[in-house]
Amino acid sequence: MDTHISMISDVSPFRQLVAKLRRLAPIDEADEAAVLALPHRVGRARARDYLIREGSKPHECCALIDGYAARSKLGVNGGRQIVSFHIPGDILDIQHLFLERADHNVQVISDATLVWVPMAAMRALATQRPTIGTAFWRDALIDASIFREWVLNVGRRDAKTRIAHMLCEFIVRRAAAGLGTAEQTQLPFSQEEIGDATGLTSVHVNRMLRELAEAGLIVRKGRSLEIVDWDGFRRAAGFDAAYLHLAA
Amino acid sequence: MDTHISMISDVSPFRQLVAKLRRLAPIDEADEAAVLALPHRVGRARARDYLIREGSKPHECCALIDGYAARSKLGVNGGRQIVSFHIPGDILDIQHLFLERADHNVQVISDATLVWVPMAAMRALATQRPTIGTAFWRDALIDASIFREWVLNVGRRDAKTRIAHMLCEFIVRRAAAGLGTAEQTQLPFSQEEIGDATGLTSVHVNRMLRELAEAGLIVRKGRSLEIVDWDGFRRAAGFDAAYLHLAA
DNA sequence: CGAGTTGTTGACTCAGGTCAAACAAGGTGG
DNA sequence: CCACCTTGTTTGACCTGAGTCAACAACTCG
Repeated sequence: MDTHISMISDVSPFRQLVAKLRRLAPIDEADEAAVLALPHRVGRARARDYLIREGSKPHECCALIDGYAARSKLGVNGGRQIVSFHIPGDILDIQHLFLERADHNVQVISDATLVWVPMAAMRALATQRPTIGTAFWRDALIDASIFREWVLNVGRRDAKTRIAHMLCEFIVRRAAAGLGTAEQTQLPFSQEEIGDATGLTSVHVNRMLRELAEAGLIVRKGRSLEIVDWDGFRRAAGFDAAYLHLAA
Repeated sequence: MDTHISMISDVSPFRQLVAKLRRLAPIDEADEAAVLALPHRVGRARARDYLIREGSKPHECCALIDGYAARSKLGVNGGRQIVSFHIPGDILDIQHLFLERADHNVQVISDATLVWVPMAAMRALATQRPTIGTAFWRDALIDASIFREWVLNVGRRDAKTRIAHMLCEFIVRRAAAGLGTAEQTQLPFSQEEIGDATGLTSVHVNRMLRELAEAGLIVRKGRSLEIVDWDGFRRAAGFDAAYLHLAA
């Protein structure tokens, strides 16, 4: 993983993060200035690189600028369970502001760009700028809500619905971050990753995706996926976005 | 659900809560005094009563004094998925300090006693007493860690391991709260509830419990369960408590 | 006592896992 | 430019863990 000190540029590495915080709480210009003034470095990672490993003690906090990431845990038999996906603007380890040791892995699932900020600076920001503290709180609580929905997804829905639900969530979150509508979005997941996120095997994921394609809901183009019938897809998933708490 | 204003008594309704906060952060006497001074009412609930309903907008925050509670969500087919269990001292809806609308239900699973505190007072406590704020943060983040573990549990472990893991977690959390060791603990779950928490049917839970009993790990006495071989049980569950972040 | 819960067991079914083999598409180094 | 490797997709045949259905037993409490 290549890392270098960021140069002065016309686009701040905190642009996506500020946009996200603004969606979570009414941050003002002083808040924004405080974020932009954070000490930091910009790093790059290649698909499959680990950003945080279970059991380590992170002393920097990272946020995604570009690309996608996933949190995962390993089962006894070596099976990986992905517990969430992340998009640009997401803070990937807000939990280490208050917990010492990582209880799961964070990996990028595509080539990605990240900002790293010393944990202490991030913690100071949260306390000295109460509105930012509130945004952090809301972010962490929404993450928890998403985990709860995943327990339901994996525990109670059948394979096809489960896959569709997970994809719906990803698309809606991307759209809420202004990163493209359902029909425009190319989903960046391998079938293996979809399986690891839904508790299914990649073989079965493949079969279910074929059925979804045969039903005219999605189109598979080589390695990537597109939704062609968003309403139908959403209905097939039984998706209700309330748990994402998008309205502030 | 019967509710009344608490009388002056020798035991504060906040005793368990203060003990829990103390395990999460180094709260001092002024912090404790601030908790004890919170406006509140004490309420009672009977097994299966709802404390919070999905979609509602709670304006009071509640903590368990005595008894057990569970968070749950409903699937399309009417199936219930329990996403966590709670023990005395737990705050049941810290998320509504910062999120308006409930995204899941909270139910007691036994007769229980609770303290209700106005949300605004709780929020003020978190900001005016930074150490308590930190305790709240750690509590919320540990909850999230538990949800992640549950995604793994439901997604990747087989039925017997899954049940054992869920029970291990409950026992370890109880023990950490000083509520009894593994061998002393009578587990308060119906097989239906164990099934709802693990994504299994109560019929299959019954079969797995029989196997665990035949293996000499547990004993079933009428409707309740006891662990007789904690080490063996823990091994059968592949349980590692790291994700509970018990060491402060 | 009677009614609603829970627990127990057996017979049968099926969604999803397992195993195995081909195939496709980049990427890389000679 | 080709040979080769890696990573991902696809399909088929077969198997099994967990669900479903149904009946009954045991317990609790109003």
